[in-house]
Formats: sequence, structure tokens, C-alpha cells
Amino acid sequence: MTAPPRLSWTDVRDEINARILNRTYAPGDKLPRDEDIALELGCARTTVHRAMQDLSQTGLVERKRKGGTHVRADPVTRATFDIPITRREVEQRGSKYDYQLISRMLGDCPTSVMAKFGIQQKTRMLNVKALHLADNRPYILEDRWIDICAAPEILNVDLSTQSANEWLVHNKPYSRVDVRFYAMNAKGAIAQQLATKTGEAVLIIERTTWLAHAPITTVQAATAPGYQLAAQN
Amino acid sequence: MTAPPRLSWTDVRDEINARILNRTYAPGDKLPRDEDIALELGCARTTVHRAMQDLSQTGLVERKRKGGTHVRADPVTRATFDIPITRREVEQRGSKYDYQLISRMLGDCPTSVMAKFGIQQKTRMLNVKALHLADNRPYILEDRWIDICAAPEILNVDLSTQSANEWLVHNKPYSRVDVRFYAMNAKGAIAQQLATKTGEAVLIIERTTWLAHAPITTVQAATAPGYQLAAQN
DNA sequence: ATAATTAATATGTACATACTTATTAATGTC
DNA sequence: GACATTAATAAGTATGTACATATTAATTAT
Repeated sequence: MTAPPRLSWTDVRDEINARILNRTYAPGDKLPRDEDIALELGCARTTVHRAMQDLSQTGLVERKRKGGTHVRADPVTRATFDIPITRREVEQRGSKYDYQLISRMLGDCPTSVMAKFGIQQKTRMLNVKALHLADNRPYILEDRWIDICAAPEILNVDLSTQSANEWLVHNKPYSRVDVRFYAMNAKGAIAQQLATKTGEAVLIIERTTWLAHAPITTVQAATAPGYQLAAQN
Repeated sequence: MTAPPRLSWTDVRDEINARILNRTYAPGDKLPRDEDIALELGCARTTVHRAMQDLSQTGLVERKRKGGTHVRADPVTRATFDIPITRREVEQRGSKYDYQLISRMLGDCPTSVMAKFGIQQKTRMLNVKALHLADNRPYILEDRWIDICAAPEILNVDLSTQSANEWLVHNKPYSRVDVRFYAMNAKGAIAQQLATKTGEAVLIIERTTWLAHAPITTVQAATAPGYQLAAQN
């Protein structure tokens, strides 16, 4: 026979998934114990556990010790987004990447930046404004604040050659990141640098990183009009 | 002693993570084999495997059979977003939820909807426009197309009482979902329904779902100005 | 030299087993 | 009855072992 002798955890996952889809296990329902499912399907409990781990991660079921496994009553759509280095993102689209440093300024951070980091005191930071281009057209305009304490070496980096984005990603690992998206009307310098009309809607990607509670950098990336962020898979 | 007798997989993960952070293993570097790490740390290979699985999922390392484990050279920021039912989202903000059906229309879908589903033929669908409110103020305006073949029961649902969003989530599971975000200038009906000025930038959340390649629904959710989407963690 | 075959290797998976831990349910006490 | 204590339970973890699989490296045949 060509039949696989043993059940793989993906088989188990797909089977449970199918049962949830066809309402054998409806939203809110309690699933049998791992052990019983293992017995029923003819595999080890660890295999069921591996399958459940996956279903739990995608948000389809919820597991609690002693409480058992439940199909989520209010399913959420869970989507994962990868935000690569901008240069890489442009190149993977098959476009020519260029980069322009707009300004570089040392000074105390504004209160808005303090709020993003969750710190109480004004801190000396480097503010870098730069433009990423795809095929000679504005692609992403970034306005970044870098904590000098966390990354003093940045002061010696030639940011007209290499983007702060790239340097940081390769030299300053972080342990925590906050990512948020919102829309904003382009105006003033932003509209001008992105070469759009004033008032044009742009998607903002905001990222703030820490290394063990110590602020590293926060960046407001204004994407060119038409930019779309699509989830993985 | 209170010292844990054995190493947990989270300990192993944290240790490897720390080594990547402090550049013991730098971007692009190859890590030792699972077995060697297990030997060094004094645990079983399966424990190291579990830790590596986690690091791999967060995008910090890449693993290949025979190829070994490498620290990602071009780290990506990976963020996961949960998009709950709108009612739940509003209620969890501590706001009062309300819902208004704007229009309900049966007809052939436009080509833009065909493109989203990746289908070639015009299909009979139900178009539903509805407004979700938080504390009596517009929160999300949704423009939804539902494939009648996939969900014929929707025709008998009173959509003035229950939102299509909620009914679908509880009655039409999906096997594939596409999620994308972008910014758009509110104009015409959208601006009016969201009670904003024409031209105001709004964040659009677009979701399209299938059940085994068969289209179910696609929705363009226009969020009220100021709406922010934040990643989990 | 080039292509096809074979061996070696590191991760991936499956299983049995034993133990841990969070949480619920049952029990006894005031 | 309310409250604390104890037992039961189901998921979570750790380990050794065996085998599967993808991929690279080495080897052989053409």
C-alpha cells in the first residue's frame, strides 16, 4: 500500500480543522481531550498536542490547563505581516532602489516621541529624515528618532550613503517592537517629499523598538499613495 | 534548592535569543547543530528543537534540513494583528455599540470584486453596506459582497438587526483569508456616512475569504479618521 | 568534464513514558 | 451559608529512541 503508516500532526490538524469547518465542533464547543482524540485517530497524544498547538496559534481554538480545548466563540481574523528592510522590499518588487538623506539633526526629542517610548524625560536623540525611492519615484518617507544612549555609533555613520533603517536593522537588535498602522493626509513637507498633492491619503507605518525596556528608535514611515500592505499567506 | 532541575524550552529559546542579541551569533551566522546545543546546555535535542521552532516562527532564525540553522541576515519585523468582530472590538474599548444597515442589493458583482476573488465570471452576489457605531459615532463603514452560492442562507437573514459581519463569522467558516491595509481619501457616500470632510484620510481594511477556493465574502472596511491598528504584543 | 548515483548529515516527525502545572471540582470546616 | 483545603483533571513539558526527509557532498559512470 502507498498509505502512510502513521498519522502526521498536520493530518491531525487538518482533520480537527475540517471538523470545526463542518461544525462537528461548533464555535464555543469543547473538544475532546487530547488523549481521546489520539485514541480515536490512532496516534500519540504528543501528535495531537502538536496539532492543537498550531490551531491555537492561528486563533482557531483556545486551550487551558484542566479547562480543555474550546473552539473560539468569537473567531478573530489573525494576520501576520512581514515588514522587511525598505531596500529589500523595493528590490523584491523588481524595482531600482535609491535613497536620499533629507536631514540629520541632533536634539531633544519632542513629547510625541517620549509618549511612543513611554518615557518621562526628554532625551537626546538623532532625528533623521530620509526618502526611499523605487524606480526614481518616492516610495517611503521616513522620519526617525534614534536614542543616542542606545546607539551612539550612529553618530559616526555616514547616513547619506546608508539608510538608518538598514544600519539599525543590521547593528541594533531589539527585544520588543510596537507596530501600528494608520492613515494620514499628506501635507507640507510630507506631501512635497512624496511628490503628491496636499491632502492625499497616505498609509503610515509606525514602528518603535526597545532593547530590554531601553528605547532604541521610533520611525514614522509615510508610504507613497497607492501603497498596500498585504498579509503573509 | 529552588533551582529548576531541568532546562525548559523557553529557557533555551531565551538563551539563544540572548546570544543573537549580543552577537555571539551574528546575522547570517550558522548556529551549532541542535544536538550540540543540547549537549552544551544539558538538555534533550527535542527541547532545543522546540525552542528553535519558536525562534523560527518569529522570523529570527531560518532552518533548513541538512543546511542547519542560520540567524536571518535581513531580519524582518514580523507583526501579528487580530481583527475581531467589530461589535466586540467596540465593546472591548468600553464603548456602546450600534449598527445601521444602509443598503442591501442583489446583483452581479463588479469586476473589482472578481479580481479580489480571482474569478473570471460575473457572479450573483449580495452587496451589503452597513455602518458600525461606537458611542453613537461612526466607527467602521463596511461595503461587503457575499457570494450567494457560498452562503444562500444570508438572503433570509434580517440584516437590519444583525450585521453581515457577525452572521458570517458565526456561520461561514473560511479556509483562506486575504487581508490588506491601505489609505484612501474619503469622498462622496463614504465621507458622508463616516461624517467626515471630503478628502479626509481613512484607513481601509480589506478582507477576502474563501472556503476551499470558493469565494465567500469580500469586505472593504473604511475606518473612521484617527483609527489605528496596533499589533499584538 | 559532466551527469547521474550514492552516501552523509541536520532538521523534522512520531511515539511511549514520566512528570509538572494550572485550574476546576469536591470536600470538609467554621 | 461562606470559606479554606484537598483531590482530580487535562494540558504542558522533558526525555530517549527510532525513523523520515530534504539537501548537500562525495562518488561513480558516461
